[in-house]
Amino acid sequence: MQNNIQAQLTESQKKAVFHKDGPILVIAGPGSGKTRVITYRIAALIDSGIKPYNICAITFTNKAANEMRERAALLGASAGAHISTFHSLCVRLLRRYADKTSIKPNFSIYSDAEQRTCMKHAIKDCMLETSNFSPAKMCEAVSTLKNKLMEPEAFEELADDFFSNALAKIYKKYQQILTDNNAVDFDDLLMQAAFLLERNDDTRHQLNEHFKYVLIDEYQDTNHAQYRIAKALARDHGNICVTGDPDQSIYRWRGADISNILAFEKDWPNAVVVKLQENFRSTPNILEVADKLIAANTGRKEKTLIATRQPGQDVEIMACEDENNEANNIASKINELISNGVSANKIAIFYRINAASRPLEEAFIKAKIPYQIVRGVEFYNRKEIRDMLAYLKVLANSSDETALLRIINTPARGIGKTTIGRIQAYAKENNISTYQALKRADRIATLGNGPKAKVKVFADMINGLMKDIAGPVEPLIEKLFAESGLEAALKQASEKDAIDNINALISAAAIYDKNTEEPSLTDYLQQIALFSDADAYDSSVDRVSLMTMHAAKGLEFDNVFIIGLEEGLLPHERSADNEDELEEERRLFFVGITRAKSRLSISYARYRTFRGQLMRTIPSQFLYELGISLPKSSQNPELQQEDDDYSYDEPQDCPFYPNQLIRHKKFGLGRIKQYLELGENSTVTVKFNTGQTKTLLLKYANLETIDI
DNA sequence: GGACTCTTGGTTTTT
DNA sequence: CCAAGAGTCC
Repeated sequence: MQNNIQAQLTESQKKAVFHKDGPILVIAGPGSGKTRVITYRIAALIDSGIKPYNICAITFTNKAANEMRERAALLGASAGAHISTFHSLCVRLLRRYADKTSIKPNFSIYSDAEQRTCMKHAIKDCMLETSNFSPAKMCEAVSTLKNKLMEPEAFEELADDFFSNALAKIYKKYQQILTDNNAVDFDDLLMQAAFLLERNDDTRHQLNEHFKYVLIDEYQDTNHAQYRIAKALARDHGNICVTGDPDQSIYRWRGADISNILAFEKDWPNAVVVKLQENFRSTPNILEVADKLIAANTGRKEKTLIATRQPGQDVEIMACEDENNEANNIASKINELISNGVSANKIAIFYRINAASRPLEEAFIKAKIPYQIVRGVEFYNRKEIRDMLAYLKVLANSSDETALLRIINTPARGIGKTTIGRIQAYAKENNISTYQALKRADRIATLGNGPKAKVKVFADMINGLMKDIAGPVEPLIEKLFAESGLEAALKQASEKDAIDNINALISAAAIYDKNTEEPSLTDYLQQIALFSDADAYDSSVDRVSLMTMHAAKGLEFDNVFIIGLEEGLLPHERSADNEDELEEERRLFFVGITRAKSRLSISYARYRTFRGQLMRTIPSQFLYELGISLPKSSQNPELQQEDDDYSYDEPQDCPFYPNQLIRHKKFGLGRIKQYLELGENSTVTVKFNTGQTKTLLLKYANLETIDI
C-alpha cells in the first residue's frame, strides 16, 4: 500500500489494518475511525496479495456497504470483495444453497405488514382471538425467538405456561404459513442462514475456503443469530475482524446482544485487541457533554473520549414553547447558518420518533429551507407501490398467497370474498395452491359462470406476464402496470400522486437493471425488501437532513440539532419502566450527540401536542446529565404567566431523598430513586411497588412521605 | 360485491 | 389526531 495512504492512519489504527491473520477486536468510541479501519483493511489485504473475492465485509446498512465499496476503490483496492449487510449476505446464501433448506430460491421476503397478515391468519387458525393475542405483539415474540435461533419445535418443548403454550402453537402455525407461501421474514433470513451453515459442514467449509477474511462493522449491534453466522463464517481460519462500541449499541430491542462484543476475547482467545480512543470528529465541547451523559450508564466499561480537535462553540440547550415554536426556532437558526455560508447538507436534525418530523417540515417549507427526510422505506409502504410489488411477487413466486390475495381484486374486478373463499376451498380439497386453483377455475363446481369468467381473465393476465419474468425488470413492471388494469383505475380516479409514485418505481427499476450484471425479478424483489431508511440519505444534495437518531448511526454532520428532549419522548415512555431500556435510550442520545462535528443544539418544548392535545411536558432527565445549565425561562410571556399561576402550590422545600418510602394516590407505594431540583419543574423519579418506574412533576404528584 | 360511515384502539426505534 | 376494521346499506 502506498505510503501516503499509510500516513492517513494513526499508529493504533495501523495495528488493526495491517495485522494479517487471526481474530482482531477493534473497540473504539465514536469518531475514532472504526469504519475507516475496515475499509483500509480491505485495501491492505488486497495489497498484500489476497484476492478480493476472498474478503467478506459486513456493514450495518446497504448504504454503508456502498460507501465502503467506493472508498476501498479509491484506496486502489480492486473490486470484487463481498461487502454487504448480514441480511443481504443471507439472501445470497439462501438462494445459492436453497436445496439445503426448506425454501425455494425464488422466496418472497415479507415486510412487517405482510408478516402481520400471516400472523393474523396463524392466530385465527389456532382458534385464538386477535384481540387477546395482538398480531404485532406475537410478531415481536416470534422475532425474539428467531433471533435466539429457537425453532417452533424447540420452543414448544420449553413452553410451560398459558401464554408460551399459545405462542408455541401460533409460532408453529405462522412458520407453516410462511413455508406454504415460500416466504421468509427478516429474522428467518438470519435463522435459516445460521442453520444452513451450522448443519451443513461441507457448505460451511466451502464458504470458509471462499471467504478467507471476514470483517464486521458495528459489531455491538449484532444479535445472537448474526453472532452464530459470524462464528460459522470464520470457523476454519479465525480471520475475523470486528469493530464496535458498546456505548453505541442501540438495537437491544431488536435482539442485539452487547455481550457479543464484550465476550469476543472469550470466543477467540488469541484475539488482538485494538483500542481507538481518540476522536477525530467532534470538538472537545461536544465530547465533554457526550462523556458526561454516557457516564450515567452503570452497566458499562468506562472509557473517555480523547478530543483531538480545537475547542469550538459550546453546546446549546434551547427551551421552546411547543413543537411549532421549536421547529420555527430551528428554522431561523438554520437560515442564519445558511446565510453565513454553511451548506444545507452540513446540517442535520435528529428526533426520537418519525412523527416528530412533521412540524419541522412545515416550518422548513415556510422558511424556504431545502430539506430531505431520510425515510427510505416510506416509499415502499404506499398502497399503490405495495400493490405493484404484490403483483411482482406473485409473478416471481406463485406460492405467495399473501401477495395473490392482495391483488386478486385490486383494482376491483368483481372477484369478491365469496368467490375467493370458494377457490380457496377447492385448492385445499385438491391439495393445490390457490394460484393453481385459479388456473382451473372452470373446473370449480361451486363457482357460477360470471365469477368463472372473471377469474379466468385474471388468471390469463397473470400467466401472460409470467412468461416475461426473465431478464430486466423495468419493461416487465411497465407492462404489468398497463395490463393489470392498475394504470387505468388510477387514471380514472385521477390519482396523480399514485401514478407519479409508480413511475418513480419504474425509473428505479431501470437503474437497478443498469447497475446489475444479471438483473432478475427475484433478485430485484429480494433486494428492495432489504432497503432501509438510512439508505435514502443522499449526502450529495444540498439539503438539510431530517432523521431519527437510529437512522443517524454511522453518519456525521457539522451542525446537529436534536429535538424533543422530554420525558416520555427521549427517553421514550415505553422504556421508562426498565433500567436496561433507559440506558439504551441514553446510548441513543449519545449516538445523536456524537454525530455532531462542530455545533450542537439540543432542544425541548414545554408543551407538546400528543394525540391531538396540547400537553405539559417534563424536561428529559438526560438534560441534567449533560453538565450544562438549562435555560431558565421561556420567551413567551403568556406561558410564563401561566406558570406563575401555578407557582403558589409549589412545595417550599423538598423532603425527598433517595430510597425514601412514599405513597402516591394512584400508583400506591414506592421508593424515591431520584429527585431533581428544578424549581417549579422539580421532578421525582419513583420506583413503585407495581414494578413501574415513573418520573413525576413534584408539584402535581402529591406524594405522601412515609417515615419509618 | 362494493362503497360508505362509524367506532375503536393505539402511537418507538428497523433489517 | 388518525388509521384500520366492523357494520350498514345499496
